[in-house]
Amino acid sequence: MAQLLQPETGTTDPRILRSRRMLMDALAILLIKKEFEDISVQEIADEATLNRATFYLHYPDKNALLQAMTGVRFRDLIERRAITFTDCHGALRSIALGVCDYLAESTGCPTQLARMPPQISIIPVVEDMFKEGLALHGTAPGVDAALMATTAAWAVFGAARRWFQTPNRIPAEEMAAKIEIMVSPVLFGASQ
Amino acid sequence: MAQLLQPETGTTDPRILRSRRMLMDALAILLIKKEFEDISVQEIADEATLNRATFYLHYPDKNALLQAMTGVRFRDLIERRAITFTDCHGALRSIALGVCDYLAESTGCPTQLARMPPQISIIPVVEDMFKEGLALHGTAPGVDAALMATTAAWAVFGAARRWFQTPNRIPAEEMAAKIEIMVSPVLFGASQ
DNA sequence: TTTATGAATCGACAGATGTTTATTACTAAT
DNA sequence: ATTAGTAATAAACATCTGTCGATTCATAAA
Repeated sequence: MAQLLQPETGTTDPRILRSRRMLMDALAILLIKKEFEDISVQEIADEATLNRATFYLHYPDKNALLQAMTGVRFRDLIERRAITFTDCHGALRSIALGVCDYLAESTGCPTQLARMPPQISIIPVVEDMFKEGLALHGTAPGVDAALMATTAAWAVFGAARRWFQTPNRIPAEEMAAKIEIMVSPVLFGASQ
Repeated sequence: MAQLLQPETGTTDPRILRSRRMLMDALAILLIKKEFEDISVQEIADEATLNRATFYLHYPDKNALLQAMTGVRFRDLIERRAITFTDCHGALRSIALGVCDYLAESTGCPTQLARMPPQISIIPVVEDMFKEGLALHGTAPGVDAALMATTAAWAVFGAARRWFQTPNRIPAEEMAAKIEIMVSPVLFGASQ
């Protein structure tokens, strides 16, 4: 406990990269069959054909692994769509759509609020994207761009999560449009 | 596992209420001394002078207890301030201030995103308050009041959480004002 | 007051967690 | 090719988890 996770990057040793990739893949496979809470570290290690002690060499617990995996996969999904920041509102809608899609295809769908470390780990990723966009946009001085990015990221996630939990969902594209309308004032000001 | 938490209300048996209160108090006391993750169910039961099996009679795990405790305490804090919904913007600022204060005086301050079931459990409470306020306000037809409430609640929480994690914080009142400016368009529309 | 209900206790259980120590095996240098 | 560094393995550990069955005790009713 209280042990820090070594950064996902900064390593060239192929053994480390291989182990982490195998652990993430193993978790992804297990999540298809059963709930995250019902998966033990032993099972993950077995599925990855690694020793259990090796797991703890890389992640302090299974939550850390899940968070790392979620971050990697969401970044992949976003990068695959190659969002451009030429149009700010379009970028916001694209990101919102990405979050909706990610939640929809995300393995494991916890109804309980307490059990959502998996999904929630995409918030910092979204936050970084907003910050990057605001930097290009060139915000007025005095307004806290980082704060706006944080607030918008949480707002988008909360809205997308609600959509995801709704039984008869509207299409993700439609939801993304709604999110854009609600959240754009947070990022771009009440005007416009 | 997969066992549902019996609702916090709906019981009149004084034994049940007493046990749950003692468990919450015990957890609150232990959280002063150590991290949530380092507290075992046995310790909680000991501090509450209850048997460990009694704990599992009321909560499926310690996360559920923490969430219940958080909800109760936040509601208390808000009710103590007796927020009126006569002025919508004022109500939003008051709620934002309540969330900031709650986080600040909240026991346990997890830096890790994965470890925040404790604090996050106030989001549904805030959401309900927004919904109640919007119902009084009388929203235009076609707009989804519940969705706006959810989005705003997550936005407020995310902003307040960021403020709470900042080393040299500005006063909570000042932060609440910033939050109001950012989030009010989500609830009341971009106009105004 | 007696009684039926069910809350609380106790002991025990298999399995999981996170850590440690010692050993082996691989990698990236010289 | 040798070697220093370190990742991976293995076995063992104390502790924690969630559950169970049997028993005792408190409460609200008759």
